[in-house]
Amino acid sequence: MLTIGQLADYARVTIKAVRHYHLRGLLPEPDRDSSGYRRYTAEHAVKIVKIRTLAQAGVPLARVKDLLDADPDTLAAAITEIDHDIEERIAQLRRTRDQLAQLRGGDRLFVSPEVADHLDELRELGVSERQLHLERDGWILMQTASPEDASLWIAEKRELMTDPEFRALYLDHDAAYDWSPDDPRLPALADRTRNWFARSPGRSETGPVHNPAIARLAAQSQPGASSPAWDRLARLMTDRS
Amino acid sequence: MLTIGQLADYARVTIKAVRHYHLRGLLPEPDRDSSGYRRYTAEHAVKIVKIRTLAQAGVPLARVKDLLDADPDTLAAAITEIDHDIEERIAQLRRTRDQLAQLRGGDRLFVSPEVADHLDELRELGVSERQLHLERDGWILMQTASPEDASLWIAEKRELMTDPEFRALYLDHDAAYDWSPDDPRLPALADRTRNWFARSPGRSETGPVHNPAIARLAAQSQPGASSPAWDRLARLMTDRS
DNA sequence: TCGAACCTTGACCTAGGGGCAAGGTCAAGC
DNA sequence: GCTTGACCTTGCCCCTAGGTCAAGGTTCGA
Repeated sequence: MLTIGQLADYARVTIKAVRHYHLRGLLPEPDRDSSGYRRYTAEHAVKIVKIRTLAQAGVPLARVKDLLDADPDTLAAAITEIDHDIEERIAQLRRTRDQLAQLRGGDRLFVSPEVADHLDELRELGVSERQLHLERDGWILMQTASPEDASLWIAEKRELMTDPEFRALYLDHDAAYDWSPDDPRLPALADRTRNWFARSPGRSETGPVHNPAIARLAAQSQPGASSPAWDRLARLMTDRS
Repeated sequence: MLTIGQLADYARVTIKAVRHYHLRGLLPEPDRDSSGYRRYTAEHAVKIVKIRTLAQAGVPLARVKDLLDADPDTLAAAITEIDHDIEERIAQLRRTRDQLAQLRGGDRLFVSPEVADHLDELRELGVSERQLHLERDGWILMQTASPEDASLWIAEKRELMTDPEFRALYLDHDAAYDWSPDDPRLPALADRTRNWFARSPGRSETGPVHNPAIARLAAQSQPGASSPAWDRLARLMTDRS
C-alpha cells in the first residue's frame, strides 16, 4: 500500500496532480488509513501512469476520463488519432523553428517572399533605412488590405526597378526627403518624375490603384512618414499634371 | 490603417489574442477612430508577428515582453536558447509517442523492462491472467517501495524460472488458486514446495526479503488476491516448516 | 434600408497545477 | 518524553494564454 507521495514518485507526477485527478474523477479515491491518509494499491499506480501518458500527449483530462474505461478498439482508435496529432505538433514546432531563425534575419518574417526580395534589392541599391522601413510598412498594409492585388503590384514594381531611370528617380526621391522645401532641385525632380510617368507605357490605363506610388501613399498614412520637401514635391507634381 | 480583425488575419492570430497582448502590455493600444474602434498601423503588424512567433515557440508572454525591446545580441542569445528548448520538446513528444504505443501493447508501460520481460515469459508459460495481474501489481509495489531491491529480486526470480521444477511448482500454485481448500492435492503441493526451498541453495541465508514469495505476499495485500485454497496452502507450509 | 459582418466591454471558463495557511501524523534521535 | 523534519490533510486563491458568451454599437454592401 502506497502513500500519495510514493504513488506520485512512482508515476513521476506531482502530489498535486494526483489530487487533481481525484477532483476530476479520473482516479477513484482510495481507502484511507486510520489517520485519514490515502492508501493506494498497484491498480491506482497503473491507472495513474495511463493518465499521465495520455495527459502528456496533450489529451484533455475530460477525454482521458472517457478513454480510461473505453473498450480496447475505441482506445486503439483514439491512440492512433492522438499519435497523428503529436506528429502534427512536431511538424508545427519545426515550422516555428524556421520562423524563429527568420526573426534573427530581418524582415522576411513580416512580408511575402517577393516583397522581402524586393526590400533586399532596395537595400543593395543604397536606399536609406528610413525609406526601406516605409516600403516595408506600405507593403504590409497592402498585403493586409488585398493580398491578391499586392502580389500583382509587387511583380509590377520589381519589373519597374529594372529600368535604370526609374531607379535613379527612386533614389532621388529618397534623398529629397531631407531637403529644404525651398530647395531649387525640387521642381526639376518633379518634372523628371512627371515626364517619366508620361513616357512609361501603360502607366495611366492600369488605373490609380496600379500606380506603385500608392505604396508611398499608404505608408504616409503613418505618423512621421512625410517631410516638408516631400509635401512640396507632391504639390509640384499634382499642380502641373 | 487596419481594424483589429484585419490585423489578426494578417498575423494569423485571433482577435482575442490581440486584445490579450494589449492587456499584458506587449502591444501598445493604438488610437481609436470616431466610433471607438482600434486602428492599427504596419508597426503593430510587425510587432504582433514577432509576438506570435515567440509565443508559438512556447515563450511565456512575460518573457516575450522583455525580448521585444531587448538589444539584438540578447535577442539572438535568447533565440538560440529557445531553439534548443524546442528541440528538447520535440524529443519529449517522440518519447511520449513511444509510450503511447506501449499503452496499446500492454504492461510494459507500468513496470521496468526486466519485469515486463518476466511477465511475457510467464504468459508464454501458460500462467493465468489472474496470476499475471497479481505478479505485475506485486512488482509495481516492490519497485515503488525499493527500486534497487526490486531490480535485484527480478534478476533472481528470472534465474529461478530457468529451473524446470520451480516452473512446475509455479504453475501448480497458479492452478491451486481455484481448488477447494479440502483438495487432497494441497498437502502434497505444500510438501513439494517446502522440499524445493530446502534443497535450493542459498534460499534461506539471503533473508526473508529475498524470498521471491514476497511478490505474492505483496500482491495479497490487495483485496481479492487470495483464495481459500491458497490460505490453506500457506498454513500447511508454515505449520510444518 | 436592412442584414451580415464587424467592433466594443465585461464576466466567466478552461487545464494543470503552484503556493500558502493551518494544521495532523509519523519516525528518528537525544 | 521531547523535539525535529518529513510527510499528510483540506481549503483557498493565483497563474497562463487565451476561449466563449452576452449585450450592445458600427460599418458595409446589395
